Amino acid sequence: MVTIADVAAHAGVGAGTVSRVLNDSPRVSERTRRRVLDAIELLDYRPNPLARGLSRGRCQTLGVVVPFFTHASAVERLRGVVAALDGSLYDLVLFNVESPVHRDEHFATLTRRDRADGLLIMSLPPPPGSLRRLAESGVPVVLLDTHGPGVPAVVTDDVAGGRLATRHLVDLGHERIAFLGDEPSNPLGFTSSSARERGYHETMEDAGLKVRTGDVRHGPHVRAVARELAADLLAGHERPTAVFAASDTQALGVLEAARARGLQVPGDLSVVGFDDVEVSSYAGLTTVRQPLFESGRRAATLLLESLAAEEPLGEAEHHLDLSLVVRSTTAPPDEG
Amino acid sequence: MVTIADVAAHAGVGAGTVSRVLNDSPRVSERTRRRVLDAIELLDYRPNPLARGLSRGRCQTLGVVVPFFTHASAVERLRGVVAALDGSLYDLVLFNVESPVHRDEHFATLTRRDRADGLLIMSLPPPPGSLRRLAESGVPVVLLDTHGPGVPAVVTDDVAGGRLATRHLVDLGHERIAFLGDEPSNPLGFTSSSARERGYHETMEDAGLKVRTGDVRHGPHVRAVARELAADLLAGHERPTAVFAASDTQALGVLEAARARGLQVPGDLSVVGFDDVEVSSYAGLTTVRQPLFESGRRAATLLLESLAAEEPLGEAEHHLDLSLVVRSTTAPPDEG
DNA sequence: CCAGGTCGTGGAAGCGGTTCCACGCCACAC
DNA sequence: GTGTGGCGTGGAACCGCTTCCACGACCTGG
Repeated sequence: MVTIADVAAHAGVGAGTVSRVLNDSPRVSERTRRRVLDAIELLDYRPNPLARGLSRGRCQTLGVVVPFFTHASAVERLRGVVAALDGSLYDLVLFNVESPVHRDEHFATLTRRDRADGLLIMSLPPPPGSLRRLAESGVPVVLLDTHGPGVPAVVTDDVAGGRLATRHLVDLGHERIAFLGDEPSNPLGFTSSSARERGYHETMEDAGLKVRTGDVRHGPHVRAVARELAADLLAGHERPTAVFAASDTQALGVLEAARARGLQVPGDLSVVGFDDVEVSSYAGLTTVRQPLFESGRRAATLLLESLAAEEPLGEAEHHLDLSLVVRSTTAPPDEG
Repeated sequence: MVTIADVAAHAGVGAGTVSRVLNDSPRVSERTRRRVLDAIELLDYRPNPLARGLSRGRCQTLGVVVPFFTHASAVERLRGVVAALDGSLYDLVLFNVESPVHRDEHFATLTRRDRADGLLIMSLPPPPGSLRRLAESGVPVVLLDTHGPGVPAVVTDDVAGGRLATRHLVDLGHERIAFLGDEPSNPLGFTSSSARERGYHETMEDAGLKVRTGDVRHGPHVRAVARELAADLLAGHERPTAVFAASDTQALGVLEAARARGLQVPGDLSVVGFDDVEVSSYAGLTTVRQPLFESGRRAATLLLESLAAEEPLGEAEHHLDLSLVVRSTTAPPDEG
């Protein structure tokens, strides 16, 4: 393993000079710089990132905390993050979170500068204590699809999105519109679904429509669960003519349940999802599109900027736009 | 930032002793161990991973090189890797590869022990030079869904899978069966598609069926491209009664094209895919299932074992089983 | 009772960089 | 000619940990 001392010896200079060349210090003569660069080339020398990190007090690494398994949308966001980091000098370290224990373990070690130079936390409301420790140790943090006090966040307005979806169904003439989403209180504290549900309730009220008991269903964020919930919802003669699902994953479950019951979509039942994950265009699902990839890229870019400027970001919220994508799972309700 | 010296001072011992406690050395008396552990707890001390890594010559990090954007199946595999690494002491660093330049950049730095303790390379045939350098620097490598000389690999038999899919169509009574897959020579050198195509040709020959000119189509691994190729394939009156697509992504493109032409699936056209990604069950796609998640887990486990044993793995190939999953996109051809 | 182990421990050296400090050199001004 | 200052450079100290070596205390056997 060739070290900086080898390069120095070959170039006939001191180790400090090699280091200065490596770090683009102006205090090196052109002649010496050339000699050093030649030696580096000749020996195919590459600085040891560990040593460099130890001595500079940072590690050229960005931590991404993500509920990788839990939500289909996380992958799309992660893609955006990866794209933004590409070409930067930072490595991406992935921390998967599936449970509160998981989360706390990771945050316990991540709240120090020697573990990651910056942190991107996705969808997961970070525990206040961790946020405080992060602030103390000066690790810049960007939240993505979640909020926290004193920390910049890239978010969409889920309440508005819920309104958008519900409004669409109301405008089509639906009066009995059901909602299907996550448990309002879930172990990791995801809040998107509840916010979307709030938008649903607001719009229903504005439209003077009643939300019937039993027309709001909750369950874990899994397609099969959504299918079961929807199967139950759609059983019986008196059933809703439309369903707003809090995510595309769940909307697909609703579609499956409808198919299993022999209901025509959108003839007998309209379905709106949320997220516009890749499958949705294939399934022809009407949905609220949020720029998942772009949100990841945006958040990562913010983090890189903060790192480059060497100053913490403000508390600013960066809002991304939502839009309704009408495909073939929504239509006016059948007469009668 | 509390260091090992602080702990040592608090416990009234030397730094070396603290280190021995940290690393579970048996050469510490129970009494001292307790004192040190108490001090660690009191100060909430955590060793600096950079310093530790520098001094021990490893970094507790596993590199995963993955064409993250290119193939839908990569995500499922990555999930398996993440699952296997969970609870291990290794961090996962993600290296996305989309182009040969990308790949070579990453391999240039990754072929050293100070960057990652082990490497998992997915789907991507590694350049021989990189493999050699990795062997020289003693970084254990496991290949996943790809091959390389002298390196262990977790693979499936794509040729057999191609046969399985084609056989299914032949058994149903199809005689004019088309194939749609990746370009045989593509920038990153993916070979799965070609292998599956070989299985297709073998089976067609065994069955005494002719592969007509124009019934084999190639294009980049993107759903929209597959749709265009299929649209062309299915145009005209004389068209195949079945298509074997080299991946589910491409099979979905075929389904879209069929739908656009008003063809009934499986009435007018049977379609078989490959991979069994998550969408496929939703789409009711008949496909060759390969255990994507499990393959990732298996490969990561192998790597961890090799690291634990501190000896290189053999060249062994670990085969995972394929199985045909018959759903609703295949049926006997219509009479006439 | 002493030589020879073993055990537990402190402390120094080393991992491979960065950075600070000191120094020699030269140009320039007086 | 001598002081002054900046430039380019070498080298030491340091980052925080591991590990090796040396050493004292204690135990054991002859």
